[in-house]
Amino acid sequence: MPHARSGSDASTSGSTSGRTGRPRSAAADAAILAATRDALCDLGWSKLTMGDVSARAGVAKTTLYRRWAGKNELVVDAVAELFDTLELPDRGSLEADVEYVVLQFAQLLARPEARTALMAVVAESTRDEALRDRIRSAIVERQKRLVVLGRERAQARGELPYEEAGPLADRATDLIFDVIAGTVVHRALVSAEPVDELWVAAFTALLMHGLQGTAP
Amino acid sequence: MPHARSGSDASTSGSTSGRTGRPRSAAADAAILAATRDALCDLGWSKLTMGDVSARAGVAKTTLYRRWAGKNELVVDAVAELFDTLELPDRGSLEADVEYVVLQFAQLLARPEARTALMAVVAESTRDEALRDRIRSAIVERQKRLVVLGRERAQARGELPYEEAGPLADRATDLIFDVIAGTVVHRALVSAEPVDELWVAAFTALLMHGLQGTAP
Amino acid sequence: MPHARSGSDASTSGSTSGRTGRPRSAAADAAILAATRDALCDLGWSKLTMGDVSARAGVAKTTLYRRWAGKNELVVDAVAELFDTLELPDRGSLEADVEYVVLQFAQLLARPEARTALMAVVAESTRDEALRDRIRSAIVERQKRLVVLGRERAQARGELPYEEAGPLADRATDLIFDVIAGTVVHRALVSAEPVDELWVAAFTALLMHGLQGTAP
Amino acid sequence: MPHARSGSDASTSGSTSGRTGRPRSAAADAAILAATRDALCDLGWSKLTMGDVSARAGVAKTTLYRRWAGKNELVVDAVAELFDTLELPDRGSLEADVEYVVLQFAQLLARPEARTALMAVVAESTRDEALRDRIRSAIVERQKRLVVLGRERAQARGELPYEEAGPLADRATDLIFDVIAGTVVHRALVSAEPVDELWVAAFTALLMHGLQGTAP
DNA sequence: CTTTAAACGAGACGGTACGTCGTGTCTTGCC
DNA sequence: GGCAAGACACGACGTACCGTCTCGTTTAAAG
Repeated sequence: MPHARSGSDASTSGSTSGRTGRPRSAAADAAILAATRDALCDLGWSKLTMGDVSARAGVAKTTLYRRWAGKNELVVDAVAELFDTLELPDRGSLEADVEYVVLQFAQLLARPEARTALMAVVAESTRDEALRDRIRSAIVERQKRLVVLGRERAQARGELPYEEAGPLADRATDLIFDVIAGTVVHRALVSAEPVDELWVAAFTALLMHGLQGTAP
Repeated sequence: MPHARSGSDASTSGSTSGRTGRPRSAAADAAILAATRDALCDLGWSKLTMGDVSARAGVAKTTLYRRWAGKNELVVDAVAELFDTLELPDRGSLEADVEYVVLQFAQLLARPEARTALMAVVAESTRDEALRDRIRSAIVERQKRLVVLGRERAQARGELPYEEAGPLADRATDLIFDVIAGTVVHRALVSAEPVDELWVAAFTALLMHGLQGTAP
Repeated sequence: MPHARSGSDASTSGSTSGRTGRPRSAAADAAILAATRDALCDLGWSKLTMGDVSARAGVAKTTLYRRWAGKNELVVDAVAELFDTLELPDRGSLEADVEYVVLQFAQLLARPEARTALMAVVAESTRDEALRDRIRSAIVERQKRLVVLGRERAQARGELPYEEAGPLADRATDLIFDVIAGTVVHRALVSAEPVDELWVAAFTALLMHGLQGTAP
Repeated sequence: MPHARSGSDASTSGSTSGRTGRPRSAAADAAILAATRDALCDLGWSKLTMGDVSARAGVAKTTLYRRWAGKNELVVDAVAELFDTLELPDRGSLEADVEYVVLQFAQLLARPEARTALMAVVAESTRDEALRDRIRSAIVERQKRLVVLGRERAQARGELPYEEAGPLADRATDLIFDVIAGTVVHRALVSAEPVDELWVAAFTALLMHGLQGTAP
């Protein structure tokens, strides 16, 4: 079973895990992921090398390859950890919640390791189905929780109509997620303009009321 | 003057261009960009090599490097040509125009050479200011024309209020562009879900009326 | 006391050997040496690996390293066993004895495990004194017995003059051994020509009578 | 045409050699072979690495591999140059000529680069026919000239009977070459004893008169 | 019998070298 | 001067072995 990441796979393989032989170092995993983020900051995606990561982590190259199939997989796991720090406290209104999550996401994208890595792995994933799945399960699907949470609160507040859980509600969740995440990413990385409060307010207003929202 | 692109830069084409010696082959430029797109389709961004492009174009590697500084610049120019084919005929209403442009953009992103190249060069641009500028001038700013055109038509139809040209209007254009382009890219490449008519309709509705658009 | 070969070194076997704990498997030694010869046949010296030997012998790598310091030592012991099968029956005359021993030695060098291993360990021994000693004691000195035996018989037959045992006789033995072993090795491995009866006869004649032997 | 050594192959491919492209650096060849000998002295065969040679020669690893298929071929060419320095001036008698050539050959084998490399490549050649041929053509056959020259002189002096040139004479040459080269190599590298004047005299005497030479 | 301590299998580990590939530059000789 | 061809220095790749280590298990002799 090569490349079986210990962390993300809940590798609770039965009871006694793997039977014989020296067990894999748990510390190495953490060191490697941290070293990967460090290297991303210093070098960016394209100049990051497996050899450099292994050196920073104080680990042999083979140890990297025993756990990850390559740079892509490694970097996905390294940045996925960043995304898990996102939170959505109740700000009192749908509008405030949206503004908060947009800002938080923008701050994440301001980190150099996230900026450089995110688009790169997405680019790679266009030709690698396994990688695409890994990104979806490690990052995308996990962060939809923020949208779901926000909608539930808004519904509880009466700001949005109730909708039965089901494929319809899922489709709405997906759409909102694509709009928010996509727009912020585009603003931050493609347009390369700052995500400041003014812009966030304008974007939130558009989200709330649409293009015609201020029309008579 | 190294790396002065012949095509997009009006560059040395003026009257007598460069003084002496053999002039650069104009045919080579087109062949190289076409070969680049071919190679992107076959290999994807990360496996595309300058050597391979030169071989496909029937051109020496030195000829490539005489015209482009590297893979990044070459690919930006190669995909920029694709974007210039986008159009926005008058579909009769703002809603219809939005749906049309979203679909057209999605079709562009369905092409493998665009899928794989677009995110990759954006990723590279996070650490390369010159590349970022090149992307903006060659792709982003050029396509904002579609948003500007759509807004003007909608204003003429009375669907949107007039706004004086100025930084305020520009900011609105930028926002709308980020929302549309970002959302479609995210749907197509990150979520990796189809951009079909159902989804386009839902996205357009959201754009028109906002999250609360269907609320009582 | 690591790397204390059990077999050839009479080592610590005296009375109680090592005190307590599980004793080393005697079967493993034989299995390892046989596996080494097998691997030499299949792969040759340079592609033989410790891991491969351990797998063939059904033994863990640590078990190898507990007994031999490395590939060199292991292979010397493995081929030394081959050399111990050489014999010298009395063929009736010095000439016949010489022919017999030359043929026997050539047949040994026809075995792939001996061909590939012998020169290799000698090559290694040029930079490793301990290895050189191991080769001498395990192979070279042991086989001088054949020369000594042949000389004694020839002296008994009156074919060669008696010589008192001593450094002078040893020097003669060494010289004859170098001439016979060296020449056969060179013919078989360097010149890579067959050691057939014709050649053996010519070599023996040269040995018996010298270059001028047939001269008037 | 990969790995086509410039030097040894009389690569006089037609008239204009290879047509287009940058020609291979002639200086690189010499630098590489010298670096190889240096490295052999410092490290010995088994610790010599292609990377180290390339570094010493101030040359890229790819440049090595463009010219030689691997370590074996490279080292054969490097030591072959050493052998070409052997000479055989007329010492006045067959006996003196033999002593001279033996001493010269022994001095060559005293050089660390020759000691360590010679046996190693022979060992490798037992499983690589192409390498065996390379050794024969680059080293063995070239040095038989010494034997041929010595015999011709001895025949002119009347020390040896004339023999028509032909397969019979060739066989005699081969035998003498195997005896001299094999014996000296065995003395120097396997027995690891000094090749001093005393030993050379004894060996020459044996060669001249045979085992029974001193017998009544 | 236990106890005890080493041998044992498995396999992860830090290293080093491998031979290949891509980059961007250079050196040829022909246009 | 442009251009095709291809050699070049450089540096990363992913793999293979090395020899060591750390587990848990086995095994014979000592107590």
